[in-house]
Amino acid sequence: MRAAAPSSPLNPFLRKLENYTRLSAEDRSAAVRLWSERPQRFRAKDDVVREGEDPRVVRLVIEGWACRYKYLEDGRRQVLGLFLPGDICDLNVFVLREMDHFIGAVTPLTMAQISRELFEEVTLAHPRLLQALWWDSLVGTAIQREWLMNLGSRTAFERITHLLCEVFLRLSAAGRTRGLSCEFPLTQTMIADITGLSTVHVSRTFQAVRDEGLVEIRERVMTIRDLDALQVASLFSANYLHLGREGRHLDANCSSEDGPLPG
Amino acid sequence: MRAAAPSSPLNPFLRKLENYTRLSAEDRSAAVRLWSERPQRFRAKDDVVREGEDPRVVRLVIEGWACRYKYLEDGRRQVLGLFLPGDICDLNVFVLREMDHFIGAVTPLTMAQISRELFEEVTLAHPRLLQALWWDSLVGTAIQREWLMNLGSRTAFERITHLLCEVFLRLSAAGRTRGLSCEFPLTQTMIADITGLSTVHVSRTFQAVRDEGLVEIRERVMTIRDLDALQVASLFSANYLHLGREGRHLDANCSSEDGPLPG
DNA sequence: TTGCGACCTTAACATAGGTTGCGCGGTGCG
DNA sequence: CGCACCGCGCAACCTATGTTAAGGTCGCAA
Repeated sequence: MRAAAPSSPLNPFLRKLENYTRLSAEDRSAAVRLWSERPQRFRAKDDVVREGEDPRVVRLVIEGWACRYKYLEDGRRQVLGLFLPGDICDLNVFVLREMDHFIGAVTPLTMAQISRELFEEVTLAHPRLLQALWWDSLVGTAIQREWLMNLGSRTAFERITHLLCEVFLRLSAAGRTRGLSCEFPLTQTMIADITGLSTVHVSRTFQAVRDEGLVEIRERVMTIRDLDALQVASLFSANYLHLGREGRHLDANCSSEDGPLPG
Repeated sequence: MRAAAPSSPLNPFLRKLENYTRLSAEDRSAAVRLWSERPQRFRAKDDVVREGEDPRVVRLVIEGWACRYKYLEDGRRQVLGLFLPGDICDLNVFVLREMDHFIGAVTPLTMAQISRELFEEVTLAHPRLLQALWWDSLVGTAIQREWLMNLGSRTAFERITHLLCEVFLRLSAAGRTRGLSCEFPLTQTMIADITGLSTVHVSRTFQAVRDEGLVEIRERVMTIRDLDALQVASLFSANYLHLGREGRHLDANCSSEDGPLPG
Protein backbone atom coordinates (compact mmCIF):
# COMPACT_ATOMS: atom_id res chain seq x y z
CA MET A 1 0.00 0.00 0.00
CA ARG A 2 1.25 3.41 -0.92
CA ALA A 3 0.40 6.62 0.78
CA ALA A 4 -2.69 8.10 -0.77
CA ALA A 5 -2.42 11.69 -1.90
CA PRO A 6 0.49 13.06 -3.95
CA SER A 7 1.62 16.60 -3.58
CA SER A 8 -0.77 18.57 -5.74
CA PRO A 9 -4.34 17.68 -5.08
CA LEU A 10 -5.87 20.45 -7.12
CA ASN A 11 -3.82 20.42 -10.26
CA PRO A 12 -4.74 17.57 -12.62
CA PHE A 13 -1.85 18.40 -14.93
CA LEU A 14 0.75 17.96 -12.25
CA ARG A 15 -1.09 15.05 -10.78
CA LYS A 16 -1.03 13.25 -14.09
CA LEU A 17 2.65 13.95 -14.81
CA GLU A 18 3.61 12.70 -11.39
CA ASN A 19 2.13 9.34 -12.18
CA TYR A 20 5.12 8.94 -14.38
CA THR A 21 8.09 10.57 -12.72
CA ARG A 22 8.80 12.13 -9.41
CA LEU A 23 9.37 15.80 -10.14
CA SER A 24 11.52 18.16 -8.11
CA ALA A 25 10.00 21.22 -6.48
CA GLU A 26 11.47 23.32 -9.29
CA ASP A 27 10.04 21.05 -11.96
CA ARG A 28 6.68 21.31 -10.29
CA SER A 29 6.65 25.04 -10.16
CA ALA A 30 7.75 25.17 -13.78
CA ALA A 31 4.80 22.96 -14.63
CA VAL A 32 2.50 25.24 -12.69
CA ARG A 33 3.87 28.17 -14.62
CA LEU A 34 2.88 26.49 -17.91
CA TRP A 35 -0.43 25.52 -16.40
CA SER A 36 -1.44 29.05 -15.52
CA GLU A 37 -0.20 30.76 -18.66
CA ARG A 38 -2.68 33.09 -20.42
CA PRO A 39 -5.90 31.27 -19.55
CA GLN A 40 -8.61 31.62 -22.16
CA ARG A 41 -12.30 30.76 -21.74
CA PHE A 42 -14.75 29.18 -24.16
CA ARG A 43 -18.41 28.39 -24.03
CA ALA A 44 -19.55 24.83 -24.66
CA LYS A 45 -19.56 24.07 -28.39
CA ASP A 46 -17.30 26.95 -29.30
CA ASP A 47 -14.27 26.14 -31.40
CA VAL A 48 -10.85 26.54 -29.86
CA VAL A 49 -8.94 26.08 -33.10
CA ARG A 50 -10.31 25.58 -36.58
CA GLU A 51 -9.15 23.45 -39.46
CA GLY A 52 -6.83 25.39 -41.75
CA GLU A 53 -5.53 27.72 -39.03
CA ASP A 54 -1.87 28.16 -38.29
CA PRO A 55 -1.16 26.70 -34.84
CA ARG A 56 0.80 29.24 -32.84
CA VAL A 57 0.54 28.07 -29.25
CA VAL A 58 0.50 24.90 -27.23
CA ARG A 59 -2.79 24.54 -25.36
CA LEU A 60 -3.52 22.82 -22.10
CA VAL A 61 -6.90 22.11 -20.51
CA ILE A 62 -7.26 23.89 -17.19
CA GLU A 63 -10.93 23.12 -16.65
CA GLY A 64 -13.66 21.48 -18.70
CA TRP A 65 -13.61 19.00 -21.57
CA ALA A 66 -12.62 19.54 -25.19
CA CYS A 67 -12.37 17.33 -28.26
CA ARG A 68 -10.69 17.01 -31.62
CA TYR A 69 -13.05 16.47 -34.49
CA LYS A 70 -13.35 16.63 -38.22
CA TYR A 71 -16.01 16.48 -40.89
CA LEU A 72 -16.11 14.48 -44.07
CA GLU A 73 -17.02 16.58 -47.08
CA ASP A 74 -20.58 15.37 -46.94
CA GLY A 75 -21.05 16.39 -43.31
CA ARG A 76 -20.42 13.19 -41.39
CA ARG A 77 -18.65 14.16 -38.19
CA GLN A 78 -16.07 12.10 -36.34
CA VAL A 79 -14.61 12.88 -32.93
CA LEU A 80 -10.92 11.99 -32.98
CA GLY A 81 -9.97 12.51 -29.38
CA LEU A 82 -11.00 13.86 -26.00
CA PHE A 83 -9.10 16.36 -23.88
CA LEU A 84 -9.77 16.12 -20.16
CA PRO A 85 -8.54 18.49 -17.43
CA GLY A 86 -4.75 18.44 -17.41
CA ASP A 87 -4.43 17.26 -21.01
CA ILE A 88 -2.12 18.98 -23.49
CA CYS A 89 -3.34 19.36 -27.04
CA ASP A 90 -0.17 18.85 -29.06
CA LEU A 91 3.36 19.36 -27.89
CA ASN A 92 4.87 20.23 -31.19
CA VAL A 93 2.05 21.74 -33.19
CA PHE A 94 3.93 24.81 -34.19
CA VAL A 95 6.11 22.67 -36.45
CA LEU A 96 3.17 22.27 -38.81
CA ARG A 97 1.74 25.11 -40.84
CA GLU A 98 -1.91 24.27 -40.81
CA MET A 99 -4.37 22.44 -38.56
CA ASP A 100 -5.96 19.44 -40.26
CA HIS A 101 -8.87 19.25 -37.81
CA PHE A 102 -10.88 21.26 -35.29
CA ILE A 103 -10.57 21.47 -31.55
CA GLY A 104 -13.83 22.33 -29.85
CA ALA A 105 -15.16 22.84 -26.34
CA VAL A 106 -17.40 20.05 -25.11
CA THR A 107 -18.30 21.88 -21.92
CA PRO A 108 -17.51 25.40 -20.70
CA LEU A 109 -13.75 25.36 -20.97
CA THR A 110 -10.62 27.14 -19.80
CA MET A 111 -7.35 26.55 -21.59
CA ALA A 112 -3.81 27.77 -21.04
CA GLN A 113 -1.95 29.11 -24.07
CA ILE A 114 1.77 28.54 -24.06
CA SER A 115 3.92 30.29 -26.63
CA ARG A 116 6.66 28.44 -28.37
CA GLU A 117 9.23 30.64 -26.66
CA LEU A 118 7.94 30.06 -23.17
CA PHE A 119 7.61 26.36 -23.82
CA GLU A 120 11.17 26.09 -25.01
CA GLU A 121 12.53 28.21 -22.20
CA VAL A 122 10.78 26.18 -19.51
CA THR A 123 11.53 22.74 -20.92
CA LEU A 124 15.15 23.61 -21.59
CA ALA A 125 15.58 24.47 -17.93
CA HIS A 126 13.64 21.41 -16.78
CA PRO A 127 14.55 18.32 -18.79
CA ARG A 128 12.79 16.00 -16.41
CA LEU A 129 9.58 17.91 -16.94
CA LEU A 130 10.13 17.72 -20.67
CA GLN A 131 10.50 14.00 -20.44
CA ALA A 132 7.25 13.74 -18.52
CA LEU A 133 5.60 15.78 -21.26
CA TRP A 134 6.95 13.44 -23.94
CA TRP A 135 5.64 10.53 -22.00
CA ASP A 136 2.24 12.17 -21.84
CA SER A 137 2.31 12.85 -25.53
CA LEU A 138 3.17 9.23 -26.35
CA VAL A 139 0.32 8.10 -24.16
CA GLY A 140 -1.89 10.44 -26.18
CA THR A 141 -1.01 8.69 -29.39
CA ALA A 142 -1.42 5.31 -27.71
CA ILE A 143 -4.93 6.36 -26.77
CA GLN A 144 -5.55 7.28 -30.38
CA ARG A 145 -4.43 3.79 -31.37
CA GLU A 146 -6.76 2.25 -28.86
CA TRP A 147 -9.60 4.22 -30.40
CA LEU A 148 -8.64 2.60 -33.68
CA MET A 149 -9.02 -0.78 -32.00
CA ASN A 150 -12.40 0.38 -30.81
CA LEU A 151 -13.72 1.44 -34.17
CA GLY A 152 -12.10 -1.34 -36.12
CA SER A 153 -12.63 -4.35 -33.92
CA ARG A 154 -15.09 -3.81 -31.10
CA THR A 155 -18.88 -4.15 -31.08
CA ALA A 156 -21.13 -1.24 -30.13
CA PHE A 157 -21.46 -2.51 -26.58
CA GLU A 158 -17.72 -2.92 -26.22
CA ARG A 159 -16.98 0.48 -27.74
CA ILE A 160 -19.22 2.29 -25.33
CA THR A 161 -18.12 0.45 -22.22
CA HIS A 162 -14.51 0.83 -23.29
CA LEU A 163 -14.97 4.56 -23.59
CA LEU A 164 -16.49 4.74 -20.11
CA CYS A 165 -13.59 2.76 -18.68
CA GLU A 166 -11.00 4.89 -20.37
CA VAL A 167 -12.54 8.17 -19.32
CA PHE A 168 -12.79 6.99 -15.75
CA LEU A 169 -9.18 5.84 -15.57
CA ARG A 170 -7.85 8.96 -17.26
CA LEU A 171 -9.77 11.17 -14.87
CA SER A 172 -8.56 9.03 -12.03
CA ALA A 173 -4.94 9.52 -13.10
CA ALA A 174 -5.60 13.24 -12.94
CA GLY A 175 -7.16 13.02 -9.49
CA ARG A 176 -10.60 13.90 -10.75
CA THR A 177 -12.61 10.95 -9.52
CA ARG A 178 -14.24 10.36 -6.18
CA GLY A 179 -14.57 6.70 -5.33
CA LEU A 180 -16.10 5.13 -8.43
CA SER A 181 -17.72 8.37 -9.56
CA CYS A 182 -16.60 11.07 -11.94
CA GLU A 183 -17.96 13.88 -14.04
CA PHE A 184 -19.42 12.74 -17.34
CA PRO A 185 -20.78 15.50 -19.54
CA LEU A 186 -20.94 13.64 -22.85
CA THR A 187 -24.30 13.57 -24.58
CA GLN A 188 -25.35 10.51 -26.52
CA THR A 189 -24.79 12.46 -29.72
CA MET A 190 -21.16 13.03 -28.71
CA ILE A 191 -20.78 9.37 -27.84
CA ALA A 192 -22.18 8.51 -31.25
CA ASP A 193 -19.61 10.72 -32.96
CA ILE A 194 -16.84 9.20 -30.88
CA THR A 195 -17.81 5.59 -31.43
CA GLY A 196 -18.92 5.84 -35.05
CA LEU A 197 -22.45 4.71 -34.19
CA SER A 198 -25.85 6.33 -34.74
CA THR A 199 -27.46 8.13 -31.81
CA VAL A 200 -30.31 5.67 -31.89
CA HIS A 201 -27.99 2.75 -31.50
CA VAL A 202 -26.07 4.50 -28.73
CA SER A 203 -29.36 4.93 -26.91
CA ARG A 204 -30.23 1.24 -27.37
CA THR A 205 -26.80 0.10 -26.29
CA PHE A 206 -26.59 2.38 -23.30
CA GLN A 207 -29.85 0.86 -22.19
CA ALA A 208 -28.19 -2.54 -22.25
CA VAL A 209 -25.20 -1.25 -20.31
CA ARG A 210 -27.53 0.05 -17.62
CA ASP A 211 -29.56 -3.14 -17.61
CA GLU A 212 -26.40 -5.12 -16.95
CA GLY A 213 -25.85 -2.96 -13.87
CA LEU A 214 -22.38 -1.90 -14.98
CA VAL A 215 -22.66 1.87 -14.64
CA GLU A 216 -25.16 4.54 -13.82
CA ILE A 217 -25.15 8.06 -15.21
CA ARG A 218 -27.27 10.82 -13.78
CA GLU A 219 -26.98 14.57 -14.01
CA ARG A 220 -23.64 14.40 -15.78
CA VAL A 221 -22.08 12.20 -13.12
CA MET A 222 -21.06 8.64 -13.88
CA THR A 223 -20.90 6.03 -11.16
CA ILE A 224 -19.35 2.72 -11.98
CA ARG A 225 -21.14 -0.15 -10.30
CA ASP A 226 -18.63 -2.84 -11.16
CA LEU A 227 -15.28 -1.78 -12.58
CA ASP A 228 -13.96 -5.29 -13.07
CA ALA A 229 -17.03 -6.37 -14.99
CA LEU A 230 -16.85 -3.19 -17.04
CA GLN A 231 -13.28 -3.92 -18.02
CA VAL A 232 -14.08 -7.48 -18.93
CA ALA A 233 -17.12 -6.50 -20.95
CA SER A 234 -15.17 -3.93 -22.96
CA LEU A 235 -12.06 -6.08 -23.43
CA PHE A 236 -10.22 -3.32 -21.65
CA SER A 237 -6.54 -3.63 -20.96
CA ALA A 238 -4.98 -0.63 -19.26
CA ASN A 239 -1.46 -1.13 -20.57
CA TYR A 240 -1.90 1.48 -23.29
CA LEU A 241 -2.33 4.19 -20.67
CA HIS A 242 1.20 3.49 -19.41
CA LEU A 243 0.29 4.39 -15.88
CA GLY A 244 3.74 3.79 -14.46
CA ARG A 245 2.90 1.99 -11.29
CA GLU A 246 1.53 -1.42 -11.93
CA GLY A 247 -2.10 -2.02 -11.06
CA ARG A 248 -2.45 1.51 -9.81
CA HIS A 249 -5.70 2.04 -11.60
CA LEU A 250 -7.27 -0.91 -9.90
CA ASP A 251 -6.43 0.21 -6.38
CA ALA A 252 -9.01 1.77 -4.20
CA ASN A 253 -6.29 4.40 -3.93
CA CYS A 254 -6.84 5.52 -7.46
CA SER A 255 -9.58 7.84 -6.34
CA SER A 256 -9.11 11.14 -4.62
CA GLU A 257 -11.26 12.57 -1.90
CA ASP A 258 -10.56 16.10 -2.89
CA GLY A 259 -11.39 16.42 -6.58
CA PRO A 260 -14.27 18.75 -7.31
CA LEU A 261 -17.26 16.94 -8.77
CA PRO A 262 -20.06 18.90 -10.36
CA GLY A 263 -23.55 17.93 -9.26
CA MET B 1 6.46 24.58 -62.33
CA ARG B 2 9.30 23.32 -60.20
CA ALA B 3 12.24 21.30 -61.34
CA ALA B 4 11.51 17.63 -61.08
CA ALA B 5 13.98 15.52 -59.15
CA PRO B 6 15.35 16.50 -55.71
CA SER B 7 18.83 15.59 -54.69
CA SER B 8 18.56 12.03 -53.43
CA PRO B 9 16.75 9.78 -55.80
CA LEU B 10 17.50 6.56 -54.02
CA ASN B 11 16.81 7.38 -50.41
CA PRO B 12 13.10 7.54 -49.56
CA PHE B 13 13.85 8.80 -46.07
CA LEU B 14 15.71 11.84 -47.28
CA ARG B 15 13.33 12.31 -50.13
CA LYS B 16 10.41 12.48 -47.76
CA LEU B 17 12.07 14.83 -45.29
CA GLU B 18 13.00 17.18 -48.10
CA ASN B 19 9.38 17.60 -48.99
CA TYR B 20 9.22 19.62 -45.85
CA THR B 21 12.45 21.58 -45.50
CA ARG B 22 15.48 22.16 -47.59
CA LEU B 23 18.30 20.45 -45.74
CA SER B 24 21.94 21.42 -45.88
CA ALA B 25 24.54 18.98 -47.16
CA GLU B 26 25.54 18.30 -43.54
CA ASP B 27 21.94 17.69 -42.52
CA ARG B 28 21.61 15.28 -45.39
CA SER B 29 24.65 13.30 -44.55
CA ALA B 30 23.55 13.17 -40.92
CA ALA B 31 20.22 11.75 -42.10
CA VAL B 32 22.03 9.19 -44.20
CA ARG B 33 24.04 8.22 -41.16
CA LEU B 34 20.82 7.48 -39.25
CA TRP B 35 19.44 5.72 -42.29
CA SER B 36 22.28 3.26 -42.56
CA GLU B 37 22.72 2.50 -38.88
CA ARG B 38 22.81 -1.18 -37.91
CA PRO B 39 20.49 -2.56 -40.56
CA GLN B 40 18.54 -5.61 -39.50
CA ARG B 41 16.60 -7.99 -41.74
CA PHE B 42 13.29 -9.74 -41.21
CA ARG B 43 11.28 -12.21 -43.20
CA ALA B 44 7.70 -11.39 -44.11
CA LYS B 45 5.39 -11.97 -41.11
CA ASP B 46 8.17 -11.93 -38.57
CA ASP B 47 7.74 -9.61 -35.61
CA VAL B 48 10.11 -6.69 -35.27
CA VAL B 49 8.99 -5.76 -31.78
CA ARG B 50 6.49 -7.49 -29.55
CA GLU B 51 3.92 -6.17 -27.15
CA GLY B 52 5.34 -5.95 -23.64
CA GLU B 53 8.94 -5.45 -24.75
CA ASP B 54 11.06 -2.56 -23.61
CA PRO B 55 11.72 -0.30 -26.61
CA ARG B 56 15.44 0.42 -26.76
CA VAL B 57 16.04 1.79 -30.22
CA VAL B 58 14.40 3.97 -32.80
CA ARG B 59 13.66 2.02 -35.99
CA LEU B 60 13.48 3.20 -39.53
CA VAL B 61 12.33 1.32 -42.61
CA ILE B 62 15.12 0.94 -45.13
CA GLU B 63 13.32 -1.46 -47.46
CA GLY B 64 10.00 -3.29 -47.38
CA TRP B 65 6.73 -2.67 -45.56
CA ALA B 66 5.90 -3.11 -41.89
CA CYS B 67 2.84 -2.53 -39.75
CA ARG B 68 1.71 -1.88 -36.21
CA TYR B 69 -0.94 -4.26 -34.96
CA LYS B 70 -2.61 -5.55 -31.89
CA TYR B 71 -4.99 -8.29 -30.84
CA LEU B 72 -8.07 -8.14 -28.71
CA GLU B 73 -8.12 -10.80 -26.00
CA ASP B 74 -10.42 -12.97 -28.08
CA GLY B 75 -8.13 -12.93 -31.09
CA ARG B 76 -9.58 -10.20 -33.30
CA ARG B 77 -6.66 -8.47 -34.96
CA GLN B 78 -6.46 -4.82 -35.90
CA VAL B 79 -3.73 -3.17 -37.94
CA LEU B 80 -3.02 0.25 -36.45
CA GLY B 81 -0.61 1.69 -38.98
CA LEU B 82 1.61 1.01 -41.95
CA PHE B 83 5.32 1.74 -42.25
CA LEU B 84 6.55 2.32 -45.78
CA PRO B 85 10.16 2.75 -46.93
CA GLY B 86 11.61 5.82 -45.25
CA ASP B 87 9.16 5.77 -42.33
CA ILE B 88 10.32 6.04 -38.73
CA CYS B 89 8.54 3.94 -36.15
CA ASP B 90 8.45 6.21 -33.13
CA LEU B 91 10.72 9.10 -32.42
CA ASN B 92 10.51 8.97 -28.68
CA VAL B 93 9.75 5.38 -27.88
CA PHE B 94 12.49 4.98 -25.36
CA VAL B 95 10.59 7.28 -23.02
CA LEU B 96 8.06 4.51 -22.42
CA ARG B 97 8.87 1.31 -20.60
CA GLU B 98 6.79 -1.15 -22.50
CA MET B 99 5.38 -1.56 -26.01
CA ASP B 100 1.59 -1.68 -26.05
CA HIS B 101 1.42 -3.25 -29.51
CA PHE B 102 3.39 -5.27 -32.05
CA ILE B 103 5.37 -4.18 -35.04
CA GLY B 104 5.56 -6.81 -37.75
CA ALA B 105 7.05 -7.23 -41.20
CA VAL B 106 4.48 -7.19 -43.99
CA THR B 107 7.07 -8.06 -46.64
CA PRO B 108 10.74 -9.00 -46.39
CA LEU B 109 12.06 -6.04 -44.46
CA THR B 110 15.22 -4.19 -43.59
CA MET B 111 15.21 -1.71 -40.73
CA ALA B 112 17.81 0.60 -39.27
CA GLN B 113 18.25 0.59 -35.51
CA ILE B 114 19.25 3.88 -33.97
CA SER B 115 20.32 3.96 -30.35
CA ARG B 116 19.10 6.72 -28.11
CA GLU B 117 22.65 8.04 -27.82
CA LEU B 118 23.27 8.24 -31.54
CA PHE B 119 19.88 9.79 -32.11
CA GLU B 120 20.51 12.48 -29.54
CA GLU B 121 24.01 13.15 -30.77
CA VAL B 122 22.92 13.56 -34.38
CA THR B 123 19.83 15.64 -33.74
CA LEU B 124 21.64 17.90 -31.29
CA ALA B 125 24.14 18.73 -34.00
CA HIS B 126 21.44 19.14 -36.67
CA PRO B 127 18.42 20.98 -35.34
CA ARG B 128 16.95 21.44 -38.78
CA LEU B 129 16.99 17.70 -39.31
CA LEU B 130 15.37 17.27 -35.91
CA GLN B 131 12.63 19.63 -36.93
CA ALA B 132 12.00 17.67 -40.10
CA LEU B 133 11.77 14.54 -37.97
CA TRP B 134 9.21 16.18 -35.69
CA TRP B 135 7.23 17.19 -38.70
CA ASP B 136 7.30 13.63 -39.94
CA SER B 137 6.23 12.36 -36.58
CA LEU B 138 3.28 14.78 -36.45
CA VAL B 139 2.25 13.67 -39.90
CA GLY B 140 2.36 10.12 -38.57
CA THR B 141 -0.17 10.92 -35.88
CA ALA B 142 -2.28 12.85 -38.39
CA ILE B 143 -2.39 9.70 -40.50
CA GLN B 144 -3.52 7.78 -37.46
CA ARG B 145 -6.34 10.30 -37.02
CA GLU B 146 -7.34 9.90 -40.63
CA TRP B 147 -7.56 6.16 -40.07
CA LEU B 148 -9.97 6.96 -37.27
CA MET B 149 -12.07 8.91 -39.77
CA ASN B 150 -11.92 5.87 -42.01
CA LEU B 151 -13.11 3.37 -39.46
CA GLY B 152 -15.58 5.66 -37.80
CA SER B 153 -17.21 7.43 -40.71
CA ARG B 154 -16.47 5.90 -44.07
CA THR B 155 -18.20 3.05 -45.89
CA ALA B 156 -16.33 -0.08 -46.96
CA PHE B 157 -15.86 1.28 -50.46
CA GLU B 158 -14.55 4.59 -49.18
CA ARG B 159 -12.24 2.95 -46.66
CA ILE B 160 -10.57 0.82 -49.26
CA THR B 161 -10.20 3.51 -51.90
CA HIS B 162 -8.97 5.92 -49.25
CA LEU B 163 -6.30 3.46 -48.23
CA LEU B 164 -5.16 3.07 -51.84
CA CYS B 165 -4.99 6.83 -52.27
CA GLU B 166 -3.03 7.31 -49.09
CA VAL B 167 -0.53 4.60 -49.83
CA PHE B 168 0.06 5.97 -53.29
CA LEU B 169 0.63 9.52 -52.10
CA ARG B 170 2.87 8.45 -49.25
CA LEU B 171 4.99 6.37 -51.59
CA SER B 172 5.03 9.24 -54.02
CA ALA B 173 6.34 11.59 -51.33
CA ALA B 174 9.14 9.10 -50.79
CA GLY B 175 9.91 8.89 -54.50
CA ARG B 176 8.71 5.32 -54.76
CA THR B 177 6.12 5.61 -57.48
CA ARG B 178 6.53 5.49 -61.22
CA GLY B 179 3.86 7.43 -63.04
CA LEU B 180 0.61 6.22 -61.51
CA SER B 181 2.05 2.89 -60.44
CA CYS B 182 3.58 1.71 -57.20
CA GLU B 183 4.35 -1.44 -55.30
CA PHE B 184 1.36 -2.84 -53.43
CA PRO B 185 2.06 -6.00 -51.46
CA LEU B 186 -1.00 -6.00 -49.18
CA THR B 187 -3.14 -9.12 -49.23
CA GLN B 188 -6.88 -8.82 -48.87
CA THR B 189 -6.56 -10.27 -45.39
CA MET B 190 -4.25 -7.40 -44.44
CA ILE B 191 -6.63 -4.90 -45.96
CA ALA B 192 -9.42 -6.45 -43.94
CA ASP B 193 -7.41 -6.03 -40.73
CA ILE B 194 -6.62 -2.44 -41.65
CA THR B 195 -10.14 -1.43 -42.56
CA GLY B 196 -12.01 -3.41 -39.93
CA LEU B 197 -13.90 -5.40 -42.56
CA SER B 198 -14.19 -9.13 -43.20
CA THR B 199 -12.04 -10.63 -45.93
CA VAL B 200 -15.15 -11.61 -47.83
CA HIS B 201 -16.40 -8.08 -47.87
CA VAL B 202 -13.01 -6.76 -48.90
CA SER B 203 -13.09 -9.13 -51.85
CA ARG B 204 -16.60 -7.98 -52.84
CA THR B 205 -15.72 -4.33 -52.48
CA PHE B 206 -12.45 -4.61 -54.32
CA GLN B 207 -14.42 -6.11 -57.14
CA ALA B 208 -16.53 -2.96 -57.26
CA VAL B 209 -13.45 -0.74 -57.20
CA ARG B 210 -12.07 -2.59 -60.19
CA ASP B 211 -15.42 -2.51 -61.97
CA GLU B 212 -15.50 1.26 -61.63
CA GLY B 213 -12.16 1.34 -63.42
CA LEU B 214 -10.45 3.25 -60.62
CA VAL B 215 -7.39 1.09 -60.06
CA GLU B 216 -5.84 -2.13 -61.19
CA ILE B 217 -3.65 -4.38 -59.08
CA ARG B 218 -1.59 -7.16 -60.53
CA GLU B 219 1.41 -9.03 -59.22
CA ARG B 220 1.78 -6.73 -56.25
CA VAL B 221 1.82 -3.60 -58.39
CA MET B 222 -0.99 -1.07 -58.19
CA THR B 223 -1.79 1.16 -61.14
CA ILE B 224 -4.21 4.00 -60.60
CA ARG B 225 -6.45 4.53 -63.59
CA ASP B 226 -8.02 7.78 -62.43
CA LEU B 227 -6.49 9.51 -59.42
CA ASP B 228 -9.03 12.32 -59.30
CA ALA B 229 -11.96 9.95 -59.36
CA LEU B 230 -10.27 7.83 -56.70
CA GLN B 231 -9.90 10.84 -54.43
CA VAL B 232 -13.49 11.88 -54.95
CA ALA B 233 -14.79 8.37 -54.36
CA SER B 234 -12.89 8.03 -51.10
CA LEU B 235 -13.62 11.56 -49.84
CA PHE B 236 -9.89 12.02 -49.79
CA SER B 237 -8.38 15.32 -48.80
CA ALA B 238 -4.59 15.39 -48.75
CA ASN B 239 -4.22 18.16 -46.18
CA TYR B 240 -3.54 15.66 -43.37
CA LEU B 241 -0.34 14.55 -45.09
CA HIS B 242 1.05 18.08 -44.73
CA LEU B 243 3.05 17.80 -47.90
CA GLY B 244 4.44 21.30 -47.68
CA ARG B 245 4.13 22.41 -51.25
CA GLU B 246 0.55 22.95 -52.19
CA GLY B 247 -0.92 20.60 -54.72
CA ARG B 248 2.35 18.79 -55.05
CA HIS B 249 0.78 15.39 -54.89
CA LEU B 250 -1.41 16.17 -57.85
CA ASP B 251 1.41 17.23 -60.12
CA ALA B 252 2.73 14.95 -62.75
CA ASN B 253 5.97 15.79 -60.97
CA CYS B 254 5.00 13.75 -57.98
CA SER B 255 6.28 10.63 -59.62
CA SER B 256 9.85 9.65 -60.05
CA GLU B 257 11.39 7.80 -62.92
CA ASP B 258 14.04 6.24 -60.80
CA GLY B 259 12.30 4.41 -57.97
CA PRO B 260 12.73 0.66 -58.05
CA LEU B 261 9.45 -1.13 -58.68
CA PRO B 262 9.21 -4.86 -58.09
CA GLY B 263 7.58 -6.80 -60.90
C1' DT C 1 3.88 -36.46 -58.70
C1' DT C 2 1.05 -35.43 -54.67
C1' DG C 3 -0.38 -32.74 -51.03
C1' DC C 4 -0.76 -28.63 -48.52
C1' DG C 5 -1.25 -23.94 -47.35
C1' DA C 6 -1.90 -19.07 -48.86
C1' DC C 7 -4.86 -16.30 -51.24
C1' DC C 8 -8.95 -15.10 -53.67
C1' DT C 9 -13.85 -15.63 -55.24
C1' DT C 10 -18.72 -16.60 -54.97
C1' DA C 11 -23.12 -17.80 -52.97
C1' DA C 12 -26.68 -18.23 -49.34
C1' DC C 13 -27.93 -16.74 -45.29
C1' DA C 14 -27.75 -14.10 -40.68
C1' DT C 15 -27.44 -9.90 -38.00
C1' DA C 16 -25.59 -5.66 -36.03
C1' DG C 17 -26.47 -1.47 -36.65
C1' DG C 18 -28.60 2.50 -39.64
C1' DT C 19 -32.80 5.26 -40.83
C1' DT C 20 -37.04 7.44 -40.29
C1' DG C 21 -40.35 9.06 -37.60
C1' DC C 22 -42.81 10.16 -33.46
C1' DG C 23 -43.42 11.48 -28.58
C1' DC C 24 -41.96 13.49 -24.27
C1' DG C 25 -39.80 16.51 -20.94
C1' DG C 26 -36.65 20.16 -20.00
C1' DT C 27 -34.88 24.83 -20.78
C1' DG C 28 -33.64 29.02 -22.74
C1' DC C 29 -35.47 32.96 -24.96
C1' DG C 30 -38.42 36.40 -27.57
C1' DC D 1 -46.61 32.99 -22.00
C1' DG D 2 -45.43 30.21 -25.88
C1' DC D 3 -42.25 28.53 -29.02
C1' DA D 4 -38.06 26.33 -30.55
C1' DC D 5 -34.64 23.36 -29.76
C1' DC D 6 -32.07 19.81 -27.56
C1' DG D 7 -31.43 15.37 -25.41
C1' DC D 8 -33.46 11.09 -24.86
C1' DG D 9 -36.41 6.93 -25.70
C1' DC D 10 -38.89 3.84 -28.58
C1' DA D 11 -40.78 1.20 -32.63
C1' DA D 12 -40.78 -0.43 -37.45
C1' DC D 13 -38.30 -1.28 -40.99
C1' DC D 14 -34.07 -1.54 -43.98
C1' DT D 15 -29.27 -2.56 -45.49
C1' DA D 16 -24.35 -2.90 -45.19
C1' DT D 17 -21.59 -5.99 -43.68
C1' DG D 18 -20.48 -10.49 -41.24
C1' DT D 19 -20.56 -15.70 -41.37
C1' DT D 20 -20.13 -20.09 -43.16
C1' DA D 21 -18.95 -22.92 -46.58
C1' DA D 22 -17.27 -24.43 -50.83
C1' DG D 23 -14.28 -24.30 -54.88
C1' DG D 24 -10.31 -22.56 -57.61
C1' DT D 25 -5.54 -21.20 -58.45
C1' DC D 26 -0.90 -20.86 -57.44
C1' DG D 27 3.60 -22.00 -55.44
C1' DC D 28 6.21 -24.97 -52.92
C1' DA D 29 8.05 -28.88 -50.32
C1' DA D 30 8.09 -33.94 -49.56
